[in-house]
Amino acid sequence: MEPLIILTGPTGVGKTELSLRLADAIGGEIISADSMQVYRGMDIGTAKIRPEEMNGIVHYGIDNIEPTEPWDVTRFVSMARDAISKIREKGRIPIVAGGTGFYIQALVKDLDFEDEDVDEAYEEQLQVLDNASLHEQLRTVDPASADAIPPGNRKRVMRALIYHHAHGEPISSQNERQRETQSPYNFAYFVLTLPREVLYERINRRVDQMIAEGLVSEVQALLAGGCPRQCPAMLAIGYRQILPYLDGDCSLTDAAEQIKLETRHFAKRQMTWFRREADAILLDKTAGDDAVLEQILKILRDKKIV
RNA sequence: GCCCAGAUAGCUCAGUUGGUAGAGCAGCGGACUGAAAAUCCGCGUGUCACUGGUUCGAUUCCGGUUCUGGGCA
Repeated sequence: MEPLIILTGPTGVGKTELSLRLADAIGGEIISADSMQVYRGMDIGTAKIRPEEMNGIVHYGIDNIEPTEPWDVTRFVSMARDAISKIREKGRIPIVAGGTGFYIQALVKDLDFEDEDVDEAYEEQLQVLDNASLHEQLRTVDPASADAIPPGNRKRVMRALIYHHAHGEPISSQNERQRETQSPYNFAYFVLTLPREVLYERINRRVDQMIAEGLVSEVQALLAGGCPRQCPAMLAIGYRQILPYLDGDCSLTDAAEQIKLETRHFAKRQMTWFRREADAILLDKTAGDDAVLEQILKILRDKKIV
């Protein structure tokens, strides 16, 4: 089985730094599992690694597309699979580093995403309906999903409907099937953690630093570059909170506070996700990077990944 | 010093025609299979400022006290 290392954790724990040290220690290359760092021009707000900080370690999944272009799990998975085979051809070890749990899951569990034809007419038809009608409709074609997804979660209700429309079977059956699939990788799934207060303190500091480094002009540049306000990239934390400031609706301090707040919420959501992952190995970074790296290397040796 | 308005959850406030109270935000927990830094779900006991009085019963009505706004001196 192909070796694969996952290094993740909530935003602000210090994944980037440790991933560089790990790559250096084992001869690895890094695949970014970050839904926002793929976008060019989004550097400060995504805390993206700078080329000069990479220490010659090859990175994949960073700056792949423009903020106006679409990106999603399926694209991530094919990019990552591609990168993995390139890395293996070189005899090196792939390290997936980043905080997007959904992407990591799709890659590690080898979720299968068949091509799907988009039926725009059908989607437009759904847009018009209210949440209750959408949910009712879901119940008729896919009761299991209707039970699992609250009517208020319009986005997921719609996706379930669209899936059924495109594939002729409930998405819940497909999920059921995929839940059984075995990972094709000999992998180790590391989740870095820090006590909440420490993490929040780091987040607060990092946001202030982003502002100082010019987050506002980065947002302005994206807007000037033709990135619409509703595009996924502009929905990113740190970006959309700057918009009201640019409109004169709040002070820069207020915007910064809002970014800190939403980053904290995000970190919490990430931890909820990672805690649920059965194979996750939680590593408290309080012990220090040296100690954590030691632990990681030992586990990798035990699992015969290195 | 006088007049007026407030004082209720960590914050902003609603409310109880007298039967000990509830929203939003925060906080905490959770879900997640093609936008995922997205999207959504669940969790509400707090000396109702203090103190007397009326009352079977007061956070609610009345008096006083303290504090905070605003106005007048």
